[in-house]
Amino acid sequence: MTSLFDDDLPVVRVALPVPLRRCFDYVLPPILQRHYLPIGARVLVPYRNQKMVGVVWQRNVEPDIAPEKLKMVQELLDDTPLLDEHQIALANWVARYYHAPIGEVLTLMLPTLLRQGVPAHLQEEVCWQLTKSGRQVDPSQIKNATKQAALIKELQKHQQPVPASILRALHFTLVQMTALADKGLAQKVLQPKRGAAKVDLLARDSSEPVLAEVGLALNSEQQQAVDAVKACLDQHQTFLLEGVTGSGKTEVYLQIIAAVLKQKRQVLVLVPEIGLAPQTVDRFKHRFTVPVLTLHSSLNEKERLDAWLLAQSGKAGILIGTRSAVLTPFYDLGLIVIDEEHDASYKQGDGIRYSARDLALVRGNMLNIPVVLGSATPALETLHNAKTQRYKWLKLSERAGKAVTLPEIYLHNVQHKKLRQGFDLGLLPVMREHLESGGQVLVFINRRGFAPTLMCHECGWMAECQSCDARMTLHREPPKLHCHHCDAVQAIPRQCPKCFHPELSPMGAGTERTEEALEQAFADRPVYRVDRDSTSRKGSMEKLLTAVRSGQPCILVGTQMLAKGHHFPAVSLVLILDADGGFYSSDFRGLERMGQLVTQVAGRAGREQRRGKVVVQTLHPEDPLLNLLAEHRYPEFSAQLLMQREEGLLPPFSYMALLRAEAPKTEDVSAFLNMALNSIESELSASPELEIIGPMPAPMERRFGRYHMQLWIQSSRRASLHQALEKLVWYIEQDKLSRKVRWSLDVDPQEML
DNA sequence: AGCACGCCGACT
DNA sequence: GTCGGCGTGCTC
Repeated sequence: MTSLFDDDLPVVRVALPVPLRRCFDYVLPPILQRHYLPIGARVLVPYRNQKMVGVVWQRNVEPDIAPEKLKMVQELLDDTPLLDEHQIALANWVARYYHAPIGEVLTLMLPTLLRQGVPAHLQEEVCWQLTKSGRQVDPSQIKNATKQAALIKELQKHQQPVPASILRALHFTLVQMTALADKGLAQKVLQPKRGAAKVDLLARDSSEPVLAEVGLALNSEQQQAVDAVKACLDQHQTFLLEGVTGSGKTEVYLQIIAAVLKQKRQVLVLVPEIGLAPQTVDRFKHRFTVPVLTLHSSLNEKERLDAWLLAQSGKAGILIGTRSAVLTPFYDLGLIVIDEEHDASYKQGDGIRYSARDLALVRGNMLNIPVVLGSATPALETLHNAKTQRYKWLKLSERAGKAVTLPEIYLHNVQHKKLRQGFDLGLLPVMREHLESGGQVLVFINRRGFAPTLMCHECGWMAECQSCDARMTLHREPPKLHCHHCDAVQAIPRQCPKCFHPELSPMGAGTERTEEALEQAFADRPVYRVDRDSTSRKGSMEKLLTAVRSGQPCILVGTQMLAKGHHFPAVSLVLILDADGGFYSSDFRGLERMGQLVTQVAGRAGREQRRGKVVVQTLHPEDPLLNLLAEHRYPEFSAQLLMQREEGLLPPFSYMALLRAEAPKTEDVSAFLNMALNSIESELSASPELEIIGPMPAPMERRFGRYHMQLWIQSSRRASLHQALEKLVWYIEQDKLSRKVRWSLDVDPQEML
């Protein structure tokens, strides 16, 4: 059975960055057989008729094809594993849980440059630094070696090692540098290249204190939260840090992080969008002496590689990153913090649709370290876990520091009212009042453009997109009709294309129209618009932010972009124009999102001197849920929603997956989904808790000329859901109907679209 | 996913 | 006669 040579079978299983749900086996050439080929190291292998970089996944495997068909590993690219045991386990977990090809997981996990085979070493450079005695020397006392004295003087100006290249630029020579070394006054050190990942890299000197400045004083709730996490630093425990805006969550994070850094361990901090939180990043950098790295979408490939290597090698103390940072390897990770854990941007919307929050919890569990989830408006899933005591629930109910009372939230009834600019003109006096008394006004409207569509009042024609089941949005700057779903652009017709009536009018309002109306109403006050169209120009957002931070009375009109992360201390009035969207959403999470928006926005109003006011335009001023929000009772609001979810057996009371498919021909899509449905029919009878809904058209069935349909698969047991999905994917891959469609499987979907 | 192989329509 | 359309099959 087991041959004598089994343990030494020179065949390795390699994960390749191809979208196939399997690994490939290769023979080791004799030269490599003598080496210990580490799991997690990159190898160069022949694949088809090209070379490809892969990662050794298993050693000594029994090949699953005829041995003579095996090709040979061409080259070993790393002598130490690029991915450690934990990282490989994590990749395998992702592949299994999301039913994703291992190669695609690899693509998520490795920066492009590493996938292309570049060496996994930080670029280092020679630097010079004074020794202890060198630092004590008075250069003016040095006679007959003026150049050496000048060099000492130069080095004394810097606390960190100075790159030799800079010294050379200052006209010092290598001879002078080595002369100082010979006298024991200076020494040569290798340092990662400065500017790598845009951080100042300090050598991580174990004697150096972690804190660069003292923390703020904590109130008793904050202190309890810090103590609770500190008591669990060497075990896995998830904490929900639920704190209203301004309750000092960040300070709690900072003090917990300090404790982890003192243990010489690293910290991963996830944030929804880094561009929106530069102040937070600065606060981390100022507080600690360890290197603080950021990882986000606007880095180039080199910077990405540097950050990855700095985290992997343990040189980075703290990594602050967006969703994709959750897969970064660490040398010794001691804590994961997820700020604004409810934020939808933690869920990847294409490819492997992973949830960074869920992956962080899995990592925490694998590494036996604590995970802290912070939010003022926790996701219902998170609250459910806190309520069932799977998470420890830490609450911050007081506003820390300068105590401010919560703003008044007023539900403004707009039944039977005309809203041509998106808002009731009756609100103008309130706005004027706030502006007059020096406040700023924030207006939320979740629609870009001038108006959602253009209409002919004569015949009822509306500007529809040729390739989507959607209206085209009317824009004024620049003037055009634009489909927000497929990006199609059309000139604005002068007359109705159907009945040739010469007059067409905009229907409803978007940010541009509201901006225009407010500019007219308040000619003496600046009105700024913040949406994807107005901020796409580089630097325009920063410019706007400085204007707003100056505190001058002004009006800000914008989409949800405004709600995220920014602190506008002078804002005293907030208008939410289209909160009702949450009631009509095709998505069962619509109400939850609305509640989070209203509550988050309320936290932005009147943070400092004055009590703020929030006005919510609604057709349902009597709605009990909306009234809970108006009374700042998000906990009761979410408790109500949780009850509804329980009754409807929706997440978190059931587990869900969505099989989506799209193709130019609707018959191909339904044929594909019916095949998928048939493939798990047998599972259905074996597991009565399994429920399948569909195939049915997706919301907005036709998009970009393609038909979208979906199949819901739901179960009260995770195990049976995954068993069904495994079978489903296996069948789909066999069947050639799947070639005619683009399909994707979304485990734990967040959007129904 | 790519990329080659292969079997049917209009062109220098 | 060939160039090229995209259906289908395979990648260790």
